[in-house]
Amino acid sequence: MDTREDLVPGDTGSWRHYGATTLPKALAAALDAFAERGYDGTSIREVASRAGLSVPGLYHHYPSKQALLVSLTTTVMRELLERSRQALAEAGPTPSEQFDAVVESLLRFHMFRRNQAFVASTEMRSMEPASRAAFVALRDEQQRMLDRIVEEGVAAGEFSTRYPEDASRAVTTMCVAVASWYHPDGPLSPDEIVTRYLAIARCTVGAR
Amino acid sequence: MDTREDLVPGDTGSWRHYGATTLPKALAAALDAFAERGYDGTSIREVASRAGLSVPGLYHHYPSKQALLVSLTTTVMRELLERSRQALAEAGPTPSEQFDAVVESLLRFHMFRRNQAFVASTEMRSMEPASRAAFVALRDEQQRMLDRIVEEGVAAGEFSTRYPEDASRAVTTMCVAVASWYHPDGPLSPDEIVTRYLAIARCTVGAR
DNA sequence: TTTATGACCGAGCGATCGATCGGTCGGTCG
DNA sequence: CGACCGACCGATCGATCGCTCGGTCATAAA
Repeated sequence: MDTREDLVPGDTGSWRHYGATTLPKALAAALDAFAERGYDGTSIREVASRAGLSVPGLYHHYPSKQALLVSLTTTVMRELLERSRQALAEAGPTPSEQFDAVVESLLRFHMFRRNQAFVASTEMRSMEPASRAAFVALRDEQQRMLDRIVEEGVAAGEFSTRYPEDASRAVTTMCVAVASWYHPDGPLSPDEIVTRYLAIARCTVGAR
Repeated sequence: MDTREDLVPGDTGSWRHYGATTLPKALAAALDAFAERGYDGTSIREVASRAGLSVPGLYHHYPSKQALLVSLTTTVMRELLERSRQALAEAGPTPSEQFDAVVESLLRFHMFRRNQAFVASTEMRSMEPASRAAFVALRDEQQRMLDRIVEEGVAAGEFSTRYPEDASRAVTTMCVAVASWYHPDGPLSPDEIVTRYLAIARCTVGAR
């Protein structure tokens, strides 16, 4: 009944496992800088310095500052969607099980990829229209994944919320916000946060 | 003379009423610009232009770009706290009534003062340490107001959440996030949004 | 050995940044 | 009238911005 399972290395549950980021050093430098000072608050010299490169050295790998941001945000949204899809695919057939899986995936992602997730969500307005549109499309797809589950849960009588779409967005919102306050050295472990927020999220949609 | 009457003590429900903003034109210009492009993405020339002033004309009223941001954020947090306190003071004695009042206050504020609220929450990192600390203190006070209510609600048996503090933060999060998507021309009226989100927030804390 | 290529950098481009200088102008007061 | 003041502005400051030019250097295929 409960979805609590042990971490199994291998195929099953790989969406739960987060290794160190494999970002190229220039992207990693841009990510740290953007997370700290924001896109417009970060100079290309700052990124180059953090990457151990000169400014032309940085431009050898990326054609513009904007390209750094776009590369970061598309990478992060693709990974989130991929992991969520995997979690959903491995979950049981009931809306409750699928809800738990996707919410846990959302939570873990926003803890273990918190900087990427934070930058992506706060720097949307710094993206050029085309890139922003592509990003929003991926984000909406992620949202609709949860929307559909909640809707089906209500139809199946597993969730009792009167406002499925709003509740679904509220759940996404609280999961995304984890990226803005979670810190690995904080008092709560990722597993404990998953436990708590999963319980809260279930209440939010009125799970029986 | 000042004809302000929406903050007169004893005016029951005045925390629900939002007139047009009374911000000086320079601050209003800065607010619009910051909301659209962010603090670092906005030049002092852009603010001056929107305010119908020259750059030195703008500096005649505010000593620095940072002062514009600080003035905006302190104003907005003070108004939020003032309205929330008023809502709480006028609410009934039970945690449920107080919860509803404060959540409704939070929701209305983040709809009718959405630009101010949005800028304040997104541009925290652009504030100098001292100003940021003062802002965070006010924000924490607002958070603790709801924390206390939820805690008392659990103690009184009115709320059933196992994680009062986390649920309280989740509720605040979803209310604050309203500022980032609400639009007056949207399909939902403020009253309808209050109705829906109040129901969702009650579920989140496990209200009976 | 020659040529080609990817990885990088010192120097500097034009533009724009936040901020300031020395004013002008209309009003108020004695 | 003349002294003063708040409100405002054209011009410009030094610094920094994103970005680029013309290279060097190590490696490797031809």
